Order: sequence, then structure tokens, then C-alpha cells
Amino acid sequence: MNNFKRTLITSALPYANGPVHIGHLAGVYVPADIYARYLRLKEKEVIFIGGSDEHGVPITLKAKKEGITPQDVVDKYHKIIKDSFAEFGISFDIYSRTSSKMHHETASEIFRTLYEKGKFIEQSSEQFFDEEANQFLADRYITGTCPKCNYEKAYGDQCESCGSSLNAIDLIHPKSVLSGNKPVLKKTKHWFLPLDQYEPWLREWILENHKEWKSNVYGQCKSWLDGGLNPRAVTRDLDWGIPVPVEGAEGKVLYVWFDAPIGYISATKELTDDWTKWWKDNDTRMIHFIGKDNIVFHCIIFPAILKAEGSYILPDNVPANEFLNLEGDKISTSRNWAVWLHEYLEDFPGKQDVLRYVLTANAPETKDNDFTWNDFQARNNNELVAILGNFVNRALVLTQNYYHGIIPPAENLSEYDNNVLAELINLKSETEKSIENFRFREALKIAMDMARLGNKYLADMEPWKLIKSDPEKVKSIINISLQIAANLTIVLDPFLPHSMEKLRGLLNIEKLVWSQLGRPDLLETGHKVAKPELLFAKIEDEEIARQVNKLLETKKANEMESAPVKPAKSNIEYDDFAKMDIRIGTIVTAEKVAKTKKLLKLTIETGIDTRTVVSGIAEYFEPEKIIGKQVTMLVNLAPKMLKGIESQGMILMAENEEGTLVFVSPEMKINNGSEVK
RNA sequence: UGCGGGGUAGAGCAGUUGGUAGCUCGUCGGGCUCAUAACCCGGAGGUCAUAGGUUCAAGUCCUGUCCCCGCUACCA
Repeated sequence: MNNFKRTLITSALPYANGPVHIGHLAGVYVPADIYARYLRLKEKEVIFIGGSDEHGVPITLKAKKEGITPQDVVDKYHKIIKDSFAEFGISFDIYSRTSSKMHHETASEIFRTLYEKGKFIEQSSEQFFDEEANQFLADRYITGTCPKCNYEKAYGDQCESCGSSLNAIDLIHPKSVLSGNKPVLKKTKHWFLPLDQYEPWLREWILENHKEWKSNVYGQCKSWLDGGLNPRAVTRDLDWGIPVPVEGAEGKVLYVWFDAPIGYISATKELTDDWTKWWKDNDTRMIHFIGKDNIVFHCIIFPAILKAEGSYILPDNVPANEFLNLEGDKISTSRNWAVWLHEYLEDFPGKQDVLRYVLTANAPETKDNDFTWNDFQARNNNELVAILGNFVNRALVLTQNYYHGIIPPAENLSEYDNNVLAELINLKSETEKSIENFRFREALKIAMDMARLGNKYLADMEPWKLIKSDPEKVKSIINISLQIAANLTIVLDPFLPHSMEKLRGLLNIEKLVWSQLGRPDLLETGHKVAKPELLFAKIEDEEIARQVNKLLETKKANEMESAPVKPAKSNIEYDDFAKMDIRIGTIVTAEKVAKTKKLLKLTIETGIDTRTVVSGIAEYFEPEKIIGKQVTMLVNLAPKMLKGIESQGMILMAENEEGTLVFVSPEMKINNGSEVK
């Protein structure tokens, strides 16, 4: 990294349809912020870019649902997100948004440049159009009957009943969500970026020249490239977004993933008139901090756009993190399964650094990790309080007790003293190495070792004993202990900025820079330090219990809420029902179908014959326990091959909203083959 | 089923280019009493999922198998 003059740090733009949670922080913003603060401490030229991503279909749907405009939605969440980042201490040089004028202009301009250079291919296809609302319909704006399971409220892209992914034009009886009318098929033209043409270049750029990228990033890219890239539409028929700035594109906007990463550029332009040096100078090193769900956009699509444009630099590294889980479950905005940043800041005022510490110490750098409140408490009480806070407090209290807060001189240093001071320099270079390789959890551990070193130094030196026998020696012990504390204000500053500011206050010093780290003379003899004050407070069991209860209540609320009973299907004639031959049968054998999660292979004595049925119930029943059970079964359903086994019928099951299955069984034993009518 | 990631001490996690398997918590024993019952030292606890291969040397590289997570498919 020494070959670069400056560093441009971007962090994924949070989508403005909800607040920010700990998963976003651990994956993207905390590591990006540590990196930015570190480079600033090193007195490097650096800017750190962030902003809200405010376009796309989900925001229009949310607006419609709440009866407000898309602009209202993004205004609301942009404010919450921006304010909570600021209070949390994410040190963006600018936090912008993609609905800004600057962004609209910038994205349009880049699109037009690519258009004029002939970098797009134009393609027309038939899509659904609502004549009353006078607009094309995004997949989510169309409902209809699923061609696979006949569920009547399938969406244009997916059926939520059977889970199949669909094409809107395959829906039976399609209906527009906007007007309720039947949409008509109409030709529409879109612009595609022919990613396939960039494949050889991407292969060389990533697979040959960036082997140092993290294995999850490199692996994902390789898999995309090996699978072959297809042209990707970069425009949409939608009225929320950036209008496509060419003729014949009325009513079309840029695809959200085309415009969002360009938001990094627009934000830079807003920040400084001198923006080209950040984006068009090969001496600038660009780093994208993202989560693993964004890898393809930042490593394949956005670079292809920049390459097509021709005058921009490409990312030097894309340190994507995995996901953070919460108490064993996947974090989910829609299920409210999250620790929201704005709520954390209310519940734990002044404890920004505790969350920063926990999220860094347990960051999902190589695999998905789990956040638990018990771990949060343990790391605060056993590490921040016991190791770091306690060391600082010991040093300050001793200074107060023995010297009234005046720093004594360090003279006649022993070999041990010198070894301790040398270790500071060693810890400095190790911390640097880890940060520069994006291993922040390791870097934090090493930085904390400096506090551990201080505790050990005091324990080994025992100044509280020496004060009686060798008071001269105690002076240098206290001096060195305070020098260690002063070094902590540098090495931990990127990780714990609020606490280090407080510690500088206690030591009564100004902010120091990274190049001073490791020095034994950061504090002058005779300098007066402040009265000791605790750097971190213990977190009590009750506070943790409150948070755990909050989550349990969410879980309960989710179970209640997710129980909408599906509306009745349309009427049928008796003859339709009579076509079905439903019988009582007995399960005589049951075994799991190898390599499947849900399938059981059952042998059923139907009274008519003995037959094989494959049933998707393995998650709810153990094979041994259902043998001998009487079940209801549709026996005249056409056979179907499932995982190489012919299934000759279907067991009737009742299923609730959570997907839990129960048998529909006769309430008392009855002969196999008995008809259900 | 396909793709990606992962399986390392009781729990949660590190382990860079192969070179004595480590950290935090917990646990057991000791020391200390300046410090927020905090700190320091020591012990116990691991066939690094599994089978094979390459190598003087494999947690690390190669191959097969099993299991877990995410997306995907299967739910007659």
C-alpha cells in the first residue's frame, strides 16, 4: 500500500427502507471506520464515503403499503440512519444519499457516456403493462395464479405458497396490483450491459492479479466467472429512480444496482471539487467495505461499468465480511430480529465503544458468527473493564496516591523496564500488519495486549511494596505505566475512539499520532494528570436480561403476527371433489431418502394395494415413530418421480403458517381402504 | 441438486507463505492486595469432522466421504 498516495474508502450504501442494525455495523461500517481512523492517525490522505441507497422496487412497495410517497420513506430512514451513524461515531467524511441532485446528474452522465460509446446493447421484450395506471409492472406488482401449485396470490417473480420462482408472463389470470385490472403484454426496450464481453478482462484482473483478496470474495468471483456471465439489464420500467437519460426511454429509470455504487462517486463530488484525484488518478487506492451479499456487484458489475466508462480507477481490494447472526438466528429486518443501532444508543447511552469492541472482537471475518447478549456482557466486564479500564485506573490511582497526580521521572531503567518498552514497539508493528491486512479482530487483540502488558508490569514490579523499601524505583515504574497508558490512546484510538478521547482527558494530553506510538516519553515528567475516573462500567445482569427479554417478545410477536389465515379458494362443483379418491391407509415402512432434508420414502398399505409414497415430512417426523400410523391418502394422483423414486400417491397433511406438519388421521382405527368422502 | 462458506478444548472463536495447536470465557490450584471481587502465574481439557494421498514435516496442500450454515432444488 506504500505505492499509493491516498486511499478512498467506501462502505456499502445501506438501503433506506429500514434502520441500521448490528449486522450492518459488524460487517461493514465498524471495520471501514477502524480502517479510516487508522489511516488518518498515520497522517495519510484518506476519505471515507457513505450514503443511503434510496431507489429500487422495495421502497416503492413500502411507500404504497404505508400510503406515503417513496420520498417520504427514504427521508425517514435516511435521517434515522445518518443520525445513528453520527452518534455511534462512524467517521464518514460525507454521508450522502442517492436521491440527491448531484447523484442524479452523476449517474445520468455515466449512463450517457456508456450509451454514446456504444457500450450497451438494446433489447426489446414483452412485459406486462397496466393500461389504467399507464405503466409497466415490476414483477412484484403482478399477482396471479401460480402455474405450478394453483395458489391464487403468487407474485410475478415468486409463488410464496409453493416457493417456485416464476416468470410473470407464466402466471394464470395475471392481475395488476395497482389497478386490479388484467395487464396487457406490451413491447418494452431495455439497455443491457454485456457482461460476457468483460469476462476475459475480469478473469485476468481478479483471478490473476488479485489472488490476495479474501477467500470468500475470490471464491465467489471465481464461481461467477466460471459459470459464465450474461448481459444484464441496467434499466427498469419504474417511476422511482433516475430517469434513463436517452431518447425513447420515457418512463424508464436506471436499475438500482447501476446507480447505487455510482453514489460513491457522487458523494465524493459533493465533498470536494477536487474529486477527480480520488477517482481518476492511479495513485489513489480504492477499498470497498461490503457484506458478502454485495460481492458480485462490487467485484463484477461495478468494475465492468467503470471499465466501460474508461476513465475511472478500480477497487484495489474488497474486504467483504460474512454475516452476523443474533442469538443463533439470522438477523432479519422484516422479522424485527435485530439489535437496531438507534435503539442500542438509547438503551446504552455512552457505550458506543462497548458495541464497537464486541463487534470487532467477534467480527464475521472468515465465517458467519453469532452475537449474543451474554457474550456482549462478558466482553465488557472481563475485557474492557477488567483488562483495559482496570489497568488505566491502577496507574492513575497509584500516581494520585504517591505523587498527587504529578508524573515522576523515569531514571536508571532496568533491563526489564527496557524490555517492556521494547514490547510497545513490537505491538505497534504487529497491530499495523494486521490492520493493513484487514484482520481487525486480530489487530484489536494485539492492541489489547498492550493493556495486558501494563497489568503484568505492575504485578511483576509491585510498586505498592517497593514504595516502602525503594521509593526511587517506584517513580520510574509509575512513569512507565503512564507511558503505556498514553500509548494506549494511540493504538486503541481506531477501535475505541470515544474511550480514548476520555483517556486523553484523564492523562490531560492532546491527540497523538500513530508515528509517536511506541515512544517511552509521550508524557513529560512533572506533567499533571487528572483525577482517576473509570473508563468503563460493568454491565449488570439485569440490563442483559432486559435485552434478552426484548428479543423473546419479538419472537413471540412474530409467531402471533405471522398467522394470517389464507382466504378461501374459489368454489368448485361436487364433481371436481368426487374425482379425488381419498382412502385410509397404514404406514408400514418409512425411511429417509438419502441426501435430502425433507423427504421420507414410505410404504403404505392402502387396502387396495401396497405402494410407495415419497412425502416431504422428514423435518417433522422420525421414520421409526410413524410406522403403523393410519393416514389419509389421495390414491388416484398420477405417479411422479421424486429423487429417482416413483411416488404413487399423496399423504394429506395439515400445515400451519410456520410450516409445521401434522397428519390428518382417522380418530379411531378403521379398515385400510376406507373411503373419505 | 447446484453454488459459496464452514467443521479446531465445555462455550465462543483465531490459526497469514506447510515447521512445537493458540486466544477470550469457564474450570482447578497458587500469588498479590495498587485496582471496578479487578490483576498476575501455573494446571487440566484437543486423535484440528473423517478416510486416503503429497512431503523430512500437514489444522494448513491434493482427492474422496460425512455433517452444519446461506442462497437454490426436492415438499404429489
